Amino acid sequence: MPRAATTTDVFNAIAEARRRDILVFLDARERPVGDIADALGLNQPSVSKHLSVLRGVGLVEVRREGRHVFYRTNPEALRPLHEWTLTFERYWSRQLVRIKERAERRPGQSAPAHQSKPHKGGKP
Amino acid sequence: MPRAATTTDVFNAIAEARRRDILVFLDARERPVGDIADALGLNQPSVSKHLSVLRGVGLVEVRREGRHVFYRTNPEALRPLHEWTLTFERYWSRQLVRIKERAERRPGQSAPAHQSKPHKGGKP
DNA sequence: TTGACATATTCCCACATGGGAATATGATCA
DNA sequence: TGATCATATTCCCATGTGGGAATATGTCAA
Repeated sequence: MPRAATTTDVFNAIAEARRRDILVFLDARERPVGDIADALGLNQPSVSKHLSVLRGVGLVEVRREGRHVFYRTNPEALRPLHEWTLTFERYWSRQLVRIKERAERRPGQSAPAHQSKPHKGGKP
Repeated sequence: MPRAATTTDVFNAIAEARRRDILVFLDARERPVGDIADALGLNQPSVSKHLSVLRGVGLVEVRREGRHVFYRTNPEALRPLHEWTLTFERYWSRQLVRIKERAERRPGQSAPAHQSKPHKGGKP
């Protein structure tokens, strides 16, 4: 059995670094294919193929407008990946909690990017 | 250029479902190879090969003891993956933040034990 | 030492891959 | 209509792949 197809699931789709780059670039703001190619230094067919894979697992959404095709990251599709990582988060979340608590005690300081998760407290 | 090697980085290593299964199984508690094979229904050479990949990217740690080799997940190696997902988390974290804030406002209540599996319900 | 056990490695192979290049499809404009 | 722009698809190919089977390495027990 060879390696699973890139369109099998989100895990396989994001294994490719260029596709991760595309997802970050398309984060929140939709862009036409040409812009992606320019911004990431790829040629157009490569971008189209990568987008095809990402679309296959729901990681991007498409909007057609005339001869342009706008793509945009669908962050919802990344949730399973995020939640899978949370399985292990408790091992390192203690630090984050500490950082967060310090930041909250001193508002005005640079806050952490975000902190939505309470940690589980460990079974060592 | 073919697909990047599985040992290129954590993203490629965890693309394989069996390897994710192994990481979950080895979470926190070390196990010999035979136990992994039994638990996941794989044959021993397959497990050894998967472990070799995981070791190649630092996702498991090894301890030898006689003829046994104990493996254990190294969750620290998953942090880059976790943090990459955080890039997009803001789109779905609003729910979690709201839950957390409510819990913090009522400290006598039972705090949420853990927030790893928020409900799946629709995005508004 | 020999034999049993635990793990790692090697060999084989069908197969999906990503890049390059060329081409096809589709939409707009003159 | 034809020409041009934007994107998608096809063809080719070197390469890493995961599984199975067989074998090698290493360790303990008698």
